[in-house]
Amino acid sequence: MEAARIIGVFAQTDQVVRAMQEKYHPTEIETAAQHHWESTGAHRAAEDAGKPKYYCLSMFPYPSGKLHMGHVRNYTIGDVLARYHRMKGYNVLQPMGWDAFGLPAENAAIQNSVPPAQWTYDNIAYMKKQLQSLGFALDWERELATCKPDYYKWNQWLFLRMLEKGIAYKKTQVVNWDPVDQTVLANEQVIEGRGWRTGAVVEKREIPGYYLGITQYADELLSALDTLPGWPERVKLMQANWIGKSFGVRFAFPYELDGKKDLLWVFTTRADTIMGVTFCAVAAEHPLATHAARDNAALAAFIDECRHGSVMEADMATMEKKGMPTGIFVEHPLTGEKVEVWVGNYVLMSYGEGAVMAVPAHDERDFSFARQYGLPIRQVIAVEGEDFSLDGWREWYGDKNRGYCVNSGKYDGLSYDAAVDAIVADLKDKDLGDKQVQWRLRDWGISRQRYWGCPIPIIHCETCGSVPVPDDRLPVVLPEDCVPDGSGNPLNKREDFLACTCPKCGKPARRETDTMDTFVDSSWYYARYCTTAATRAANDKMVDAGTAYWMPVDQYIGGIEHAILHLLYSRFWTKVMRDVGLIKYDEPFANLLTQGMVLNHIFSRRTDKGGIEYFAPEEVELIRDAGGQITGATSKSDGDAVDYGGIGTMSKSKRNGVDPQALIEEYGADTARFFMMFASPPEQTLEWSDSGVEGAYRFLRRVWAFGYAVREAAAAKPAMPASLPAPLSDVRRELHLTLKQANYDLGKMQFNTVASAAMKMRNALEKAPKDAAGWDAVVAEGLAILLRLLAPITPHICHTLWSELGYAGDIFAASWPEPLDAALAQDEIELVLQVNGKLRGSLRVAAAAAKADIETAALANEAAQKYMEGKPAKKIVVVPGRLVNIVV
RNA sequence: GCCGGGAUGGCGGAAUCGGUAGACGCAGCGGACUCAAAAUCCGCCGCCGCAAGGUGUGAGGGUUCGAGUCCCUCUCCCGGCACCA
Repeated sequence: MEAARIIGVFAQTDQVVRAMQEKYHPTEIETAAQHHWESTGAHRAAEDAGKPKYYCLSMFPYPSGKLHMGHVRNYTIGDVLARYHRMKGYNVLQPMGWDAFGLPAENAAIQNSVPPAQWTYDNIAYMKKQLQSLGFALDWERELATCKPDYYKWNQWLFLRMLEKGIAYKKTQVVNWDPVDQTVLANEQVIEGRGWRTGAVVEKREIPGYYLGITQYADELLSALDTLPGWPERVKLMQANWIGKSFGVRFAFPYELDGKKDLLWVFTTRADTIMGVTFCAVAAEHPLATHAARDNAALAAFIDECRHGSVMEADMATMEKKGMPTGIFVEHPLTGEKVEVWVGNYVLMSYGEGAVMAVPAHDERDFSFARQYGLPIRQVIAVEGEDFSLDGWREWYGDKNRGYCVNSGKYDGLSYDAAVDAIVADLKDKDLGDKQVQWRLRDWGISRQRYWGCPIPIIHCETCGSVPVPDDRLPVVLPEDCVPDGSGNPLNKREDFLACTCPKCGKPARRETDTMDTFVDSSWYYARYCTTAATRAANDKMVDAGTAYWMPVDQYIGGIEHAILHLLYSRFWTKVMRDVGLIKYDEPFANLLTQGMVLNHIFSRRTDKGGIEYFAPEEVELIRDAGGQITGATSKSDGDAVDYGGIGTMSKSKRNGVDPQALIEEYGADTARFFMMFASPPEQTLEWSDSGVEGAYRFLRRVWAFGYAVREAAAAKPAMPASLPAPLSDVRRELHLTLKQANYDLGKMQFNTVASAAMKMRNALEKAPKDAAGWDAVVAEGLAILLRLLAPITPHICHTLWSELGYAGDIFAASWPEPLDAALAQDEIELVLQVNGKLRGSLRVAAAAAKADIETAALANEAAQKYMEGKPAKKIVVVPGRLVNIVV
């Protein structure tokens, strides 16, 4: 192999620099560098108490078939951080694995009649090659796939611990059931009452399933967000909203129905307005609504309508508030007054009690509802200087921080807190209510009627019921040769899987065929990577001392789409593992970086039939005006106009994706990596640009060409002279100044400006006058800085140039470059000269010049005098090292 | 509707504490090399203006010697969501 020859030749003596290739051949040097890292075990991580540890983790991929640009971006960011920290002296762990269970494998199986396991393993093999070709510094010895029994055994094991602790439990709940796919759908997957994939009318079914009591940890999950300064604020806010803690009062309206006494429970955060209740509203699914609908056809029809309505909030905010009376009356708990119960489409069965008290005067929804149906509105809160009127809603009606009770009998004059306390005391006396904290978060249903997932370790026995599988019979292994055909879970047909004996009584029994939600798999993989080789081999522990050493993750990198579910479940799982005594840390991810998405241009055209036809960017020709602005596009195949649809996320359906494989093959991994880092800061969206990729490639070619051109000067290892001629010391100073800035930017993870700093350095080096004394020393030093700065971003070219140019050792073992004071120092500095805040010139002064001397020099300056127009200076502002501003 | 984040050249994006706005790159224009093209190299490149100069960071106002950066009001764009009682 060509590449091996270059490296082989190089390893010997100084003379071989002549054998260095003149041109940049990315494929050759990348293959060689990757072989070098592989054969030297460069990326293996081992526990080392002598160094600070740095655990750098990117969210593991689903093995969908091939990498997409989002993966490339994610893993490049992680790799830059990992390699940078390694050069900074950290003991770095960067592992990789596969989130290998899930629905796409089953769909592929249905289409191609291949078992999901085989499809998944094939994809893993291909994608692993792709990851390797990108040169990521990954410790592949720690690779894991969640579909392997040695991994999911511990899902099952911890699930059993949760059962013991009462965190996991079984319950029957109404779910959205897709009769075609034979599975449960999440609310998000039900669109206008139909399954998102099949279009079948979704049924409400009561089916049993296993739930994890994440609500038991709601308080800690919320309060511990404050212990995560390294997380983006918006992610913490999204989690806080999702957990949704609210303080209020739960109380009941007594009623009698069919001769039976009962209570209608409601939750409110405005107990102070309880005297203003004029009706109650219940959700369509509420038992009272069901009861009333029994002999009320119109109400039954209305309830049916409510059930089919959207559950998405965006629709609901604009939705018309509708309702219908049930004819049922309940009793006000404090006044004994009769209060009518309505069914309201704005009341949610899933929150609180599925019923609300309605205070139209002080709740905006109740207000509009009451006005629409002519229900009474009773003001019970007043604000000084404001008039209450029924003409329309005003902001202050619902503001609990202003005002006091009126028309409320004994509570009159009380403010919010006092009124709530007094009212709760009275409710408590009657045993009809108390203060309560209400959470939006609900327990995590993990049962899926799916084949390709982790089996739930339960055995159903006719005499003993649901019996947990004993620890010593774990893992419950999923057969890997099933081929789903779309007619439900194939496990139900697998007698060899189903048949078992009851662990309690020994009689023949049946295995549970539901599998776990794949979010379970991804809730703790980061802890498993950390285990020692011994534990991985014996598989006798879930986590071990390696976990204690590496965890928590120092930097986690992934998409914002996981801001809530994956990150919340992982935090929950961590706390359970801690409470089971497996680990000591409270939070899994110390720092979180949510990378932006990769976007590209979208081109489309209306078809004759009225549909939309998308064009890949390479299929169109852009039309630009004289200034270079894009004004339109035409199809390359038929020459007709194509609509330019702006930019959007890369997606298959819009045909605007770019295949990383083609990119790597054409330009090499370093170009792909450099472009990804340079085009925008990691948290922002990244716009794809073919010419931007060209630019990245051009830059790397120039770096190589420069290295080639100065190979002899660099190899001679010249000493830096005590003093340099001005043009050279300027170049050297610029290099060190740029380095100083780049180091600062690295600390902020602002890699785009680090990449531009590398470009600036090369530009500066190119400008250095070759005939000046000390040129070789400046170039040799500068190149050593440039290569190390660039190495985390483009490791292959930097590794190769570093050794080809004869720098000592391996570049990734070299120390991180730091700017030298001697190089930064200068005798004279240039100050900006302003008159009245406007730029009027510049001023050269001695670096050590005193303020008074600077002022004198500024006043004597020709440009300054011109713009002062003979007026005396009122004031002179001197900003040391920066500017002088003369105010006249 | 609510919450969060934004708005800087033709484009992606720089500008650490309020101190030369537009770094770096892309696109564009001009030139060198070439039979030619590509590649490469050199130069120009916010807007108005021949120039001097003026003007300019979504809009309007304010604070300041000085504002992209701080304060107030507004517009638009993106992301998230729960009619949450």
